[in-house]
Amino acid sequence: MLDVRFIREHPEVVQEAARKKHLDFDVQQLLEVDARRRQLLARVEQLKALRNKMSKEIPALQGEAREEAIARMRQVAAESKALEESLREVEAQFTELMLHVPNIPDPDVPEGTSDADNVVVRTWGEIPQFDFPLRDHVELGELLDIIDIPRAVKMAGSRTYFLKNAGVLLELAVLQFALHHMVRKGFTPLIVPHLVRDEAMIGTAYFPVGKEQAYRIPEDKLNLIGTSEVPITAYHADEILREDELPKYYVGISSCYRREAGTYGKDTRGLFRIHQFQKVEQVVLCVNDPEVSAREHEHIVRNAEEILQALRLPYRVVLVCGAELGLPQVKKYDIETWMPSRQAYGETHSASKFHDFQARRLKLRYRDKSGALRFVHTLNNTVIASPRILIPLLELNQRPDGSVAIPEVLQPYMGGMQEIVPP
RNA sequence: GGAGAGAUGGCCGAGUGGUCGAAGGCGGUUGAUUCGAAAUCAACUGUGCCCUUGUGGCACCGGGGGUUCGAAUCCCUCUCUCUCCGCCA
Repeated sequence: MLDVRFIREHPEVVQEAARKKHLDFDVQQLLEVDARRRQLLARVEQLKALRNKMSKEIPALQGEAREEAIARMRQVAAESKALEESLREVEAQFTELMLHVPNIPDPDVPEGTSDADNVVVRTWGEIPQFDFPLRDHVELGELLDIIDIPRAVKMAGSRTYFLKNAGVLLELAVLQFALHHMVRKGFTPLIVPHLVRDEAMIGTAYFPVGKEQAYRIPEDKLNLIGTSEVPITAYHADEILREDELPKYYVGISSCYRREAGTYGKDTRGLFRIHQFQKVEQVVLCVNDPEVSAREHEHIVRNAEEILQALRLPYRVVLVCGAELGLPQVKKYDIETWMPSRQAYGETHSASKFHDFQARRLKLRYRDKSGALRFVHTLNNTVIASPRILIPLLELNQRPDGSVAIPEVLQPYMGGMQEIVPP
């Protein structure tokens, strides 16, 4: 959410943001509704002022004068009730439109219409050459008996999977390694609710745009989270923090649930795009200062790079173009890890900067040194998401016989296991 | 699932129809006192919105609706929290 005063003063900036993000949004429509809303509000408030004034005078009146005043106020009350009715309707329209206003992208966000327009910022690691025919992670998973997709599909439909045997240990190891890394860096670990109310989804801007991506439990009006970003960012909603508490660094772990609506036929093979996965996520709340928040953005990207480097997985960092930015983001870096079976880098991490867009929706504020209330800035990035990360992990560490070497840093989390071999 | 209790400012907590944006306390800020601190004393201390920006107006006591000239206060409804019982990881 943006400050409506900012929108009124800079409508062209907001319209330009919608253009750059290739979102369909009409600022003029919002401004018209806003104008109507304010007009009605002024009239309603005038009548209320009159009512309040008379209410104070009536107790002092007596006899006929009193009866007269009460009769007049009865009329005023009826009139103001009708006006309030119209105001309510306009307010509802206004709120709905406000939830669709896009955040303003940074000037250095590249123009573009697809991920082909993302700009590579840096690349790390050599793409290894293999002198034997490679198996992809699905073949390896089957051969090693660590991934079972057909049986999952039998009971749960497409985009589901079982992990099995060392596959389970490997996933838990990579998650634990990532979590420990972040805790060592001073991040506060959280295990979060996987089911949240609409307010948390709206507050983090996953609703109303994107609602079709979430699984919903209608009986309880709860939603399955698509990322622990939602409960972590909403953790301090409606609170007033002290400036000296900031920045707050959180690392959460959760399963993530995504309907993947509208992706039929896309990435259908293997563990790339699935309905449920596990993710360690980092979230930062910092002061309302674009420079600080830009610094934190680089910080959380570096944190994720450290993980990939420790796992010795080649990757590149890309600056995401306008059309690939969502409604709420100011700027986003994706980290893409090399996946031999795709013969391409595949997205494994996504680092977003929001300024106060989420904080406004969540009423997540702090009192600054001068005593004023300000909205925090929020940021988040993946630390590691599994099983997607198992794709490069398995494919890049395979040997001609189909066995897979386990990266050194993960071995302590797997009881010292050094390789996964076919049964 | 059954029964009951409750929801008031940053926090605790009073308030059962008009003088209540709301007592009191805690916390916070400033000042006095002190070598300094503690303690004590004094003053100040909510948020959001609107406009013709003024010693202006409106709203907010969980959400919504109603009664009334007037509602934190009365009525209806929803949500949430807590306690007990049942079931259960």
